Amino acid sequence: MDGRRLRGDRTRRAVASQAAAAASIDGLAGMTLSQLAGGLGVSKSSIQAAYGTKEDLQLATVAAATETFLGAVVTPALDANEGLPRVMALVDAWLQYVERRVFPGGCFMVATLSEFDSRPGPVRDALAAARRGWLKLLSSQIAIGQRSGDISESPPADALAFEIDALLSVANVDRNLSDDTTPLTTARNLIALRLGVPAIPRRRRRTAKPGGSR
Amino acid sequence: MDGRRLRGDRTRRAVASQAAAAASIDGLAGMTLSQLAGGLGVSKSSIQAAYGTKEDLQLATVAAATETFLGAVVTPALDANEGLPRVMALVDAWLQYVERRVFPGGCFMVATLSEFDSRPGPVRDALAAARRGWLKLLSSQIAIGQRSGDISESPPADALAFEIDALLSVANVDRNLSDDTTPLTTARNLIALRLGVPAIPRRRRRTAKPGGSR
DNA sequence: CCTACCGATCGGTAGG
DNA sequence: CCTACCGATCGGTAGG
Repeated sequence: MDGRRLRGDRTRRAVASQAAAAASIDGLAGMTLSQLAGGLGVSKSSIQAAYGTKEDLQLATVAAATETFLGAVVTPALDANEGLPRVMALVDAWLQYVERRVFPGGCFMVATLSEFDSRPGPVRDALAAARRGWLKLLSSQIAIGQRSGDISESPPADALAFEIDALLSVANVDRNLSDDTTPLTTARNLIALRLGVPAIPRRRRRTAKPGGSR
Repeated sequence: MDGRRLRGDRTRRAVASQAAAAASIDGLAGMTLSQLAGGLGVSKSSIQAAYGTKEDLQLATVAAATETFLGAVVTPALDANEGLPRVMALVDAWLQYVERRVFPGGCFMVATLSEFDSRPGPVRDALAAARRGWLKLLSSQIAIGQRSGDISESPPADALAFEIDALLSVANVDRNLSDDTTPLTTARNLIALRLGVPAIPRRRRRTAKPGGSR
């Protein structure tokens, strides 16, 4: 019926996606409207028409990046059984999300949380909420693993979730610094150790026949 | 003899110190010359006279912040015996350095490393070098503790240093997000657990008589 | 979604 | 010829 509304939504989606990619490198404050417009081949004011202010764009960017994160990390891990298997599935999906550079600057959340952690306001609040959701998910799956006896009761689930997230986050920074993926393996091995999982080296892709296990 | 040279050094020192404080909140790219000039009550061009370009200023800021970090965290820990005691002294000094807000935005290194980890150049190289030095210091003291039997041989010293740094770094972000120091305690307890140290709650200040233990 | 602008401020540099 | 600043302004770009 109204083609303009449809086109507008598509533009907004493309802008938010481009913005998330840019923010993973330059930050949510460091990215500029001109930079986004140039990357998309549109005018700066078309972005300003879609999102009134830069803060509105930043909030939309956080929302889009959160969706991308959920799709890349959380959704795939839901195939694994609850408890320890799902925790390891989340960890492996997270490491692959970083290794595959779903965002060019590594994990969007790690980059923007440390950028905004000392800048109170709605952007920081949105990032903090996303972080709380991630930690809660990890913690709840750890708690299930602890109740079933697959994971040690010490440290408590919240603390272990904090530790796993810490190892992943710093591995992301180290990987960006060196463009080397060994920090990701280091983090994986440490997490496996802390979960009491044998430190089997991560399975390489394309060991199965094409289209095999899918 | 030449008062001007002396004055110049003092100005440079004051600018770099102010820049480190600003960068801990707004980032090394986010801080502006006008902001620094305003905070110091000097003109913008006096900063530009001291440091030719912004990148020169950023490099001087990293150097000044590194000195501050060494003075606040590393030097005090040298009083402790090598090995496990010094590792815990480094950890406690680090946590107090963050809690006392030596930099207003928490740890300068955490803030700027994640800002520059995807921006190749001399600034990133300087930050990465400071990080390597810190990890090497931690790792060498852990290795000494392992050789003396105070610290478990597993995980290896490098990995354990990576893990301790990860817990400290994420505690810094969480503390900034909430302006609550409980993440610092969480990290401290986890580190103590991983080092096999009893998780004694951190000693509160001013339990001794004024001027007592000093 | 465009061109055409604004007040302001960016990093950097001129002459004094 | 040096430094340490100043007020003013350069070309570009910020968000709106």
